[in-house]
Amino acid sequence: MSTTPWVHNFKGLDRLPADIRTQLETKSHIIEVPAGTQIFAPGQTADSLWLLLDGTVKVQQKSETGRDIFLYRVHAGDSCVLTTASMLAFEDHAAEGTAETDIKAVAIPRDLFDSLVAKSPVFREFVFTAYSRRITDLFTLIDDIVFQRMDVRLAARLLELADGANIVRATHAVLATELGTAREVISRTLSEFQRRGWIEQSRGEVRLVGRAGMERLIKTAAAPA
Amino acid sequence: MSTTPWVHNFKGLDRLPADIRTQLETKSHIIEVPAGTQIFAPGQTADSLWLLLDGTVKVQQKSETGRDIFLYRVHAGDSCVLTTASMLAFEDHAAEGTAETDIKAVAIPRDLFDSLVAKSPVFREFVFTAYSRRITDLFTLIDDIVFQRMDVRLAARLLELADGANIVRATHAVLATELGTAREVISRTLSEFQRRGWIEQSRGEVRLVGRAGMERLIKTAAAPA
DNA sequence: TCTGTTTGGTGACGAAGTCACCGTCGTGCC
DNA sequence: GGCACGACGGTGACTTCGTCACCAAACAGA
Repeated sequence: MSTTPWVHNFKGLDRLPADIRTQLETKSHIIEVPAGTQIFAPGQTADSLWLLLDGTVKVQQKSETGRDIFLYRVHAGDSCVLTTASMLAFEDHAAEGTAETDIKAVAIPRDLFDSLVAKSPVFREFVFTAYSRRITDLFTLIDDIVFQRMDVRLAARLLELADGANIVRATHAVLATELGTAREVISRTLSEFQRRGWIEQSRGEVRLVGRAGMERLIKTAAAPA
Repeated sequence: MSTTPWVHNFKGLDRLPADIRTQLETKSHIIEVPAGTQIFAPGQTADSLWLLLDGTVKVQQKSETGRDIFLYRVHAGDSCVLTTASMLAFEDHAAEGTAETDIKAVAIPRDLFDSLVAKSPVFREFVFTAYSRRITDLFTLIDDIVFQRMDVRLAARLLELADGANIVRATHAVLATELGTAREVISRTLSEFQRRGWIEQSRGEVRLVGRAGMERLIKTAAAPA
């Protein structure tokens, strides 16, 4: 790890001038947290910006109605820009972030973050790009929720979540909050997928055995012309 | 207008130190555009950040399916941060912004924006606050879309859109894209509101004559406990 | 005045969310 | 081992919402 500097894991940051980069590397520190850890939560103020080296973080909105809804997933190579908001204590967001897997990340302390934004145009660009990508991601999420059929969205999500062996380890309830729908809808849709021979199910997991069919479903929905 | 400096219209900016403030006031310029103007659109790159002095801007997502969906509204006193993304040509967003009314705004050119972000912590905070507010707004929008009933959302939107005389000037079709639903649903729901004596309708406008009832509907939906 | 467009209304249907309830599987405890 | 409880998944009935295919009235321009 120490042999290849982590800066190269982040598109944009490798263009930092040497002095800034040294500063970033010396004044930030690498942290590791186990799966399941709350990274941030409503009401908490963060003290550093995280850049994910390894693992994934799931960001969900805690609804007033008690139900959760999935917003986005932070992957290795992404930064957790939402924390900059709470970092600077501007507003309290209603979102919470949880480590889905064991996590390795770079933590940039608040004052270092601020000084880098001030000093480095490249770092500025990095931060703003991250912000606007989040926003445009949310735009397409909204688009999806409003216009896309459930079966298409579920098929797409299954393909995303599948591991190397084409297995998705998630309960129907989890898939439901991922897509902002009800568990029953997931159950019914998965039954239909199974009937079509696209998947096999067992408790807590879905095995994809007919990706082609699901991909076809998605494609036809995307290009109705 | 020139007597009261516009800086005071923006929460946060009045805390700028005198020199920065002078720079901001001299190097930016006031622009006015008529209602209906496209402020930004997919594929276009903006060259300045707008701070709204007067009027409203409606930001919509152009969906691939050809349909539009309302995202948010920029009011006087808000900044149009989304343009910073396209300003720096980071990504092309699929959103478009239209002037709903005649608009007066402060345009901060790209290089001034960049230098202010570098120099002034107060300006930085202003920008980041604006960004994170947009993001949290989108969070609550998603929450609304997923969990809130149409009639509640429509009632709330009507109350927001009503002018001083309690009149909403909008066609059913416009209200439909505002809420990301179909015109038929709006028509039916409005009929129901009319039946309950909450509104009166005529071509292109809705008169609110029973705000109390609508407010009650919203309140019961918000606090089911 | 005639005509094309915009706006709004309706019924039928399908997709999705809600509610109530049940069976099954797994885990841990006695 | 047997039991109890909780997590997980399945199902039917019903409501709400989105879609489709129309139609009628209001309006604007020629």
